[in-house]
Amino acid sequence: MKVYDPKTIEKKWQTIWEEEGAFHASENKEKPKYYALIEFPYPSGQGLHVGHPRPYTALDIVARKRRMQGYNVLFPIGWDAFGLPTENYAIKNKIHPKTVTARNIARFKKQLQSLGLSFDWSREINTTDPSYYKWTQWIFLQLFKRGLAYKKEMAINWCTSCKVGLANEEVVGGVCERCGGKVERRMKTQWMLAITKYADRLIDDLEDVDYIERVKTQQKNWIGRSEGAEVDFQVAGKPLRIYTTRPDTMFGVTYMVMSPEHPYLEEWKDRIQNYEEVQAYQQAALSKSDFERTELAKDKTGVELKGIEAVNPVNGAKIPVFISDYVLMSYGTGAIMAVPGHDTRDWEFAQKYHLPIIEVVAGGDVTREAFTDIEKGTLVHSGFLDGMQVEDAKEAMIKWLEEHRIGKRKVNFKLRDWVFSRQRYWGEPIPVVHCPKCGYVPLPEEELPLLLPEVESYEPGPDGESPLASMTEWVHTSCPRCGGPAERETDTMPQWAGSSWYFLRYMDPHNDQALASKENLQYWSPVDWYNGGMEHTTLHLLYSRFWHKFLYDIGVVPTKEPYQKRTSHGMILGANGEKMSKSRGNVVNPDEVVEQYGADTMRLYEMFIGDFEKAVPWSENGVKGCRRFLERVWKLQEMMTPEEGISKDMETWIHKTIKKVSLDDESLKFNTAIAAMMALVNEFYQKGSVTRGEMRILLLLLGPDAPHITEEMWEACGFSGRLYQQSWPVWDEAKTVEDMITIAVQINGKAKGTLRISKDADQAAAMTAFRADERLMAQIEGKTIIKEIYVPGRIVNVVVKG
RNA sequence: GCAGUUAUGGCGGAAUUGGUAUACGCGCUAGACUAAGGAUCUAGUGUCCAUUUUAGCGACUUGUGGGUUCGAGUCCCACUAACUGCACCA
Repeated sequence: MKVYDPKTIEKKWQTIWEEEGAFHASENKEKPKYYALIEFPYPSGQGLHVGHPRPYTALDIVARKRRMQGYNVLFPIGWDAFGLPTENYAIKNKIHPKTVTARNIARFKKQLQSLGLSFDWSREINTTDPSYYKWTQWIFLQLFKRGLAYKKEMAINWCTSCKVGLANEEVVGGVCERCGGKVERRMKTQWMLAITKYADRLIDDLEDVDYIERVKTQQKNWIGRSEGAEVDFQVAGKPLRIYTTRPDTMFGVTYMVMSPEHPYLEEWKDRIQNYEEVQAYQQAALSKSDFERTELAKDKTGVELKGIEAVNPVNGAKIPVFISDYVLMSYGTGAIMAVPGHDTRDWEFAQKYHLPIIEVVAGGDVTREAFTDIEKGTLVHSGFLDGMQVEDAKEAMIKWLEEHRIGKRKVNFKLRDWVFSRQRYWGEPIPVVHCPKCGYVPLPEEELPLLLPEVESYEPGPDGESPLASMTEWVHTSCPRCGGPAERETDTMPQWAGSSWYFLRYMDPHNDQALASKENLQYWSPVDWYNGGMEHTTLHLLYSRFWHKFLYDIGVVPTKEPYQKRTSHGMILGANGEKMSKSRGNVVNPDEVVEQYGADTMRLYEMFIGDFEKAVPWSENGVKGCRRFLERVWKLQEMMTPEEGISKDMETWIHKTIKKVSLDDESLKFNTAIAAMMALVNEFYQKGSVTRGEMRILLLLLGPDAPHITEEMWEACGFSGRLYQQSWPVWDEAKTVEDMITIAVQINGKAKGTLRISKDADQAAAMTAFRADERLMAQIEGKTIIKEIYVPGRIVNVVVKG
């Protein structure tokens, strides 16, 4: 027998699979389909790190198993290649981002291929390819035509020293990450997508999909649906509209708070006696992010609007009005009614500014803290609401408000519309022209793709406009509608755009008539299993579901939801338990692991490393252990005997293992599936032999995890065909349990021994066995049995007294 | 801060979902083979205690403190710590 030499074997089988087109999804639509999807990588300059292969290997195992189960499997790969890091690298090194991207992709591709992942490389896509982004632009036009893309004034982060707009990530501790300059919020007109129009459906349709629970919860909370009321308070002769989830507490309102950006402030500037102070506060608020502003721990600040007074519509009370930065213009109406007795932030604010706190829901002590429990509590000091429970009082108040035309029921969402513009070069150009006469005019579809022009410099312009703005020739164009002079949009799309629909393109990646053909969309939709990082649970997942629902509405795609099943993997950390990063110096390069131990060992370790859903540190010794296991599997060849069947004493072992591996691979428990195979191999070693029939099963089970070594052994053992073409083994449930089993015995709930009984024994039989056991009986001598508990196949518990 | 999640040996983790806690792997200890072992094989390995007249049907143990139950790592309540996301990173 040859020694196990992964380098030779892996190269050999990767070439054979490639030549045989082993993993190409078939265009034959007779077979049942299975679509397994991983999040396509961003081809960064650092190359692959060992975190990438974790989800890829997991779904590779699923894909390989599904092929063995008779499915036509689509398991594709591509590149999410637009983005900030590439652009910043290009600026710094004066290389075209296109060149950087091509180089990074080549490297990633080589690395991924060395792992033996069964991707269908014939369907590879790239979001920066004009034949791809043509359809990203096409989708944008459809959104625009249906009024879901619109322009709005939005605050952006502005570095006062670089004079460019910054991503939130580039703002560190309130200053520019690059130059340390002061960052402030500056208003800019931005393209927005009206995702909030889909908020209800994005929540409700989660009912129909199989996402792990924490992903569903996270999505719901992010969308943040709340039911309450909008109410108009009369302030300085105008109705000031607020949103509240607690209309029942309206009798407890002792002041109001407006966002510093509220448009009324400008209108009231002659009436506000301390307008200068207000302006100073507005300036200060500009330099803070929403995140800093709403932080609960921080000291509440605010300015009272002197000369302005509000009237509480329920009781006519005159109350002061403040501005404070904890009220955001982007949520609700930008103004709130403050009920310090029953809202924590309001309570703290009231304490600081010595504002009255009125208890309107009994049950707590509002002199000590806000009482916010809505489950228990009875309304007091609240006129017609007195004596009601919170939920009833809410309804009663809404009814009252609607009758008096002061307010109305209103559902609100935390979700905000999607800011879709970037003042950047390396993104899809937005296919819209601004005409002085016709306004924003979409480019005709036949002019797509609107190519990203070559520019001299990728630096954003001095006023924060996109680098494209300096391309005067490109910018000056004619209006598609009236033919007059017009200007192109110079902002580009965010990276999210290309990744919001990529899974559709895989279904028909070379189609130039449509984003994918109807037949292919019909056959492959939806994605059966999508695995990705928890960090994409709110944004990417929500954005792509939104686009998909929109495409469904306009008849492009056949399903309401893009992904039938969504799971999530944990991060792989450095050996020191910290996040892997270049600056921490704890990055492990998969190339070195493959070079030293082989791709199969790498794959096996990635799956065996720990709980798939949890973050886990990398361990070189763990890798060695996996290599050792593969060596042991390899050496089984030396003790193989010629019987094609399974020996009698191994029957239970084999069937138990088939069952364990089959089920565990479906529920992300790859680690225990591998543990079961290790235990089986240990058993072969204990026996000192393995039959051909047993070897066959082991290779089939291990195949998806370690495809190269098993394919090689399959051939070396003289089994016919290729391993990847075989059927997945099935287990016989009856053979997974021995006839005689060992169960635990407890006395008063404490483990005291075991019993050998038949697996079908009833309680009487179990107790007979118990009484026949002298050692156990000795322990209850002189005591009275007051209860006997028997859980078949599990345990006997005898409760004694005395 | 808000939202979500997690906590089990020296380490990664397992536990049929309320039924013998620590499977499997790493590490460690001893032995075998060997010129050698950082290769391989065999045995052992939660903590404490007892047993040297012998290896136990002994006590304790799943972040902390309570509770429910014949029985709790698992369920409930209160705490603590850590991780992820927070809308222009992807």
